[in-house]
Amino acid sequence: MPELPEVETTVRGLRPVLEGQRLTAVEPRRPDLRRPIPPDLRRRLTGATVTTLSRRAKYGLIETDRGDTLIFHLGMSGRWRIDPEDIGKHDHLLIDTAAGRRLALADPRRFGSLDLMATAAVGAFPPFVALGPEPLGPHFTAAHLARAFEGRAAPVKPLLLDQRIVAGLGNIYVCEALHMARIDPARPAGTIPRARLAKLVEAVRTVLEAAIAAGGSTLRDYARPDGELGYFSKQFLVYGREGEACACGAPVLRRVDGGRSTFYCARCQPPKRRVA
DNA sequence: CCGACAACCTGACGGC
DNA sequence: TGCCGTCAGGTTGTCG
Repeated sequence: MPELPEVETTVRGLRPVLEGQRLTAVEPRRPDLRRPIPPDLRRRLTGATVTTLSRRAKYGLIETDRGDTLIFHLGMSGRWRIDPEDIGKHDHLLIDTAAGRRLALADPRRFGSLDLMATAAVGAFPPFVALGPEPLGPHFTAAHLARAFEGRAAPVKPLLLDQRIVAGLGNIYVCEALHMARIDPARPAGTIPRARLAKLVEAVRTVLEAAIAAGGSTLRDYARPDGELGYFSKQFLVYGREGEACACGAPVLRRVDGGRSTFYCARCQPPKRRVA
């Protein structure tokens, strides 16, 4: 599930369980996910009190009163379970709070990560150093995209997945936003006029906000033992809908580039021809 | 600098 | 029922 809206939803779901809580037990259950879990994680977090939860790009940040910040990434299959009834083989980190709540970080594919940074040094966390602006923040603008795309012949779609250009977009929401902005995913990024980039910025914001809102509405389900996430997949206009009808009636197409599926509508997102 | 591609790892699903 | 191939929301490194 995890693109920006899912991480945002996760952080919001964790907040009431963790914020202001002293951590009575913090137990990694294996030494590594995508990379090693810091060996001193248990020692530095046990007994600390959580002060703040936040999100940067697709990372969640859990800050404590001891000056440390736990940074988690959910990879492809990660998710936090609240008060799980049992512990499975994919629960790689357990956290108990003074209020008697328990969190389990499950991640079957283990593409996620856990890191611990001094809060004052979070800006130097390597994955954060080159990160682009937050798509929901004030610095994600048509001017920013114009600068980032200038002279680039590469298709716009993979550039939107580049976290250095904009931080937090993944395959689903890039497909959705390009459809909403009526831009051909294969269009050379540098050829998109400024006005169209403004539409794209707006589309990205609209799609992400709608997804967060839908995620928020399923937050109640979050703590449910079965934990099944219906989420907002029903709202997708093109993603995962190959062969179905687009809202315009034309079929949704799928193409693979760079190993990632691209879903789009050739009628709503027509290729630009050089000559009219 | 750029783009294509593999690798990391497990589970779900469709076809036979 | 079961085996096999294919695919999956991300990131990172290599190769040409």
